[in-house]
Amino acid sequence: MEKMGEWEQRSLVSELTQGREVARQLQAHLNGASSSSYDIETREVLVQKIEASYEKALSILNCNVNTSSASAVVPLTPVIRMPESPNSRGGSPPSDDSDRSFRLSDASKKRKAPRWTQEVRVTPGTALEGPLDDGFSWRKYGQKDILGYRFPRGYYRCTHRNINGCLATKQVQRSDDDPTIFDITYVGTHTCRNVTSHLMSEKNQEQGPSASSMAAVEPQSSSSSQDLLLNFQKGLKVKTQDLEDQTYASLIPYTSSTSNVVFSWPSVIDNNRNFVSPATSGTDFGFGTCDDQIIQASAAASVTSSPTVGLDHFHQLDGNFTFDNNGFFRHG
DNA sequence: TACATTTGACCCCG
DNA sequence: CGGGGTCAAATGTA
Repeated sequence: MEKMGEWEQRSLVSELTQGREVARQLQAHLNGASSSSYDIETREVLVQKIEASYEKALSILNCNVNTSSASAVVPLTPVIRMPESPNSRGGSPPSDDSDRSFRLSDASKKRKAPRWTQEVRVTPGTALEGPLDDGFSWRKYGQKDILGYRFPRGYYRCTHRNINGCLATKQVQRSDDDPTIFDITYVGTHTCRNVTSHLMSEKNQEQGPSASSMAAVEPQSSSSSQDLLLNFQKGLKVKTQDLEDQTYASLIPYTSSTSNVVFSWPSVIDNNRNFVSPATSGTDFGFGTCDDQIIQASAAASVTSSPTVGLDHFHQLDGNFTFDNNGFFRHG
């Protein structure tokens, strides 16, 4: 935890330093006092950079606040939409029958399951629930109206729960503000990965095993991966909370190494909501074994009749996803 | 028939 | 006691 504190602090300092540096550049520009449109443009860019740095810094701090536990936070991103509150029980392990009895007998058990929230935006008009296909098979086991939300929250668990003892669950909450956005909170890690991969490979043989989880679903090849990537980049929001273990940083693709590419500012995202993208959220990245992190990401998701998507980039990311490998899971 | 979803009830926690 | 999360019977679907 302390390590993470360091990490967090460094990131914060880094952002602030960067912001300061850009501010200086801006000042230099202003001192130059030229008024060509070119310079104005440059200034705007600099201002945006500064804002971005502030945003990041704030998001880091926000994360910190949210995670009262003082664990670390990966600073990657401007936080746009916080999961309102993943939930009060945060952490109680997804349970099934056995789990339940266990809980009854030992309520003190506080094992926290990894949690991360992903925001998925679907194109307007598409009624499909974002989470549709993220490479895993989910079975809905409940739905509940949540106070403060117009739309009910859906509860899903891994279909293979009984077979492999997979405790992964997810909650899907449609956003009030923007019905095209779904907040998907993943809880717990998939231990059924083998099964999943198997299934995936069946569906998608072209995809390498490692890519299966990301690309999931549709066998069709993507059209313009570049555009899609772009869209994805613009639409992707990732946020981590409660990062307790530094290891996590390496586990999450969206950490510093990729953040530059993947993350974007809220304004950008908002301005680009018509992104169409892959058929599925296809981002089941987070099989972390850490105890309590939340990664929030938002990806443009689409469900057009067409292709699937530019998951090529996911593949690319996949390469970075160390956790996408079994080794990752076995980490614990 | 087997599996998935729906939905009201139940349990736990704050 | 209320809210969130889960269970499990009833129901739906292929």
